[in-house]
Amino acid sequence: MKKNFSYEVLHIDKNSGARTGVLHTPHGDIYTPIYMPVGTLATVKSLTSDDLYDVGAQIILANTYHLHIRPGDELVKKAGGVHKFMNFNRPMLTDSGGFQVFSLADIRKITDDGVEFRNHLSGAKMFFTPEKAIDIENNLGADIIMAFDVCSDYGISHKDAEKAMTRTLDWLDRCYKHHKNAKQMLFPIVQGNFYEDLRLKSLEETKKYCKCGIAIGGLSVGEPKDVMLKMLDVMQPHYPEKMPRYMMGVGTPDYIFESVQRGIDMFDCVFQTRVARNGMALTSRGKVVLKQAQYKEDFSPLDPECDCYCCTHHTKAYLHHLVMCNEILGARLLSLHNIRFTLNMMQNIRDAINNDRFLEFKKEFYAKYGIKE
RNA sequence: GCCUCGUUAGCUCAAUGGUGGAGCACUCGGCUGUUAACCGAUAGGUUGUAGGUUCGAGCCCUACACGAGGCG
Repeated sequence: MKKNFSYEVLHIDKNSGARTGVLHTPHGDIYTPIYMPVGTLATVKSLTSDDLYDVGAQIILANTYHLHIRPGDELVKKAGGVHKFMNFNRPMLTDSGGFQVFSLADIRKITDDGVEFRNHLSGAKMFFTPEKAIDIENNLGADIIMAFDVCSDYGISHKDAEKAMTRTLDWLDRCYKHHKNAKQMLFPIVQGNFYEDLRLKSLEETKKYCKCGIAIGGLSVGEPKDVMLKMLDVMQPHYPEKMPRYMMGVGTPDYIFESVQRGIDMFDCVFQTRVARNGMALTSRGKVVLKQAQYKEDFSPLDPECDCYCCTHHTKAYLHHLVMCNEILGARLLSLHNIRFTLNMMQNIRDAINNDRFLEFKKEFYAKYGIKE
């Protein structure tokens, strides 16, 4: 394992829990803290691999459940794995499908053995188990694969939360017993809903399985921000030191800053690409909703401080026009920008941490972006 | 010249003689391990004009205007 994967902590900020590091994988190194663009169906929607290299994506995600349904993980294996299939030659991570079970909540049935749910395309009944998820992830061949977990809603009882957590641990054990491929690192996922004791218990038990990284799941599912931050505060002193901590499904700039401050190293989020397709951009001066009529005759760049293709070649008026006409280029340019903006932000965060000025940088960023602390 | 059909929100169209609606567009909001180029909200009307019948007319009657088609 260690031949293929290892993590080095490079620097710990003197005034916070923020830290920089580097994760070595078979497809290259990943400098943390990092944001990972999401490419569910083996495509970061509207972008080519070269686009992703150009904006500096170090690693991207793909999804077990979605690729299993279409085109099928066996086919991806025949293609030579997900890297070759989509021609992306940097590190990749596959999510296990646990979140899909959660987000397709109205049509699922969870038992100790696994989950029965309906294929959202054909309606056919499917049965997923930890072993099946690992089989699929092995076929897909990403560098980092995720354990099959049970994500639970905000607001459920302690008893139900404990059941989901215990089941996640049981499934984690099964995932590890089933996973044999040393070229793929399996990340376990901490659950425990929003109960401090369950989060801590889940973390302690999950740590026993950590070989090169640990993920925090089940957060940012509709709970208030302070509730989520409280969970991070509770867990912060107990993470394994020399492994990257991956916070799943987060986020927006403010959530990233708050999480980095609390010792998180990796993030993934569909937000950047989804809002891009819906006509919104993240910029150094805050969000820009390009549908708004105020941009009709605004011939200035989207973000004068951004070095991406979109900001160096086009105006807000043109982007407004593309968005209003529902032209696909608008979605593409804004996706390109939002990812570049976030990756630049992560680079600046790493630089700040290395200079022990994470908190100052956070303050500067918040003031300019318009985030209230 | 005659006949037929039509005229309702910016556009395309609904609406037994009984509180005039929808889709799209416009304006604005939302989006956090993608069922999402998606979802939601506000606004928008002297029902072509002028009369008549009726307790009550977008709807029935008359005239006119405008449009489409047909016949001469």
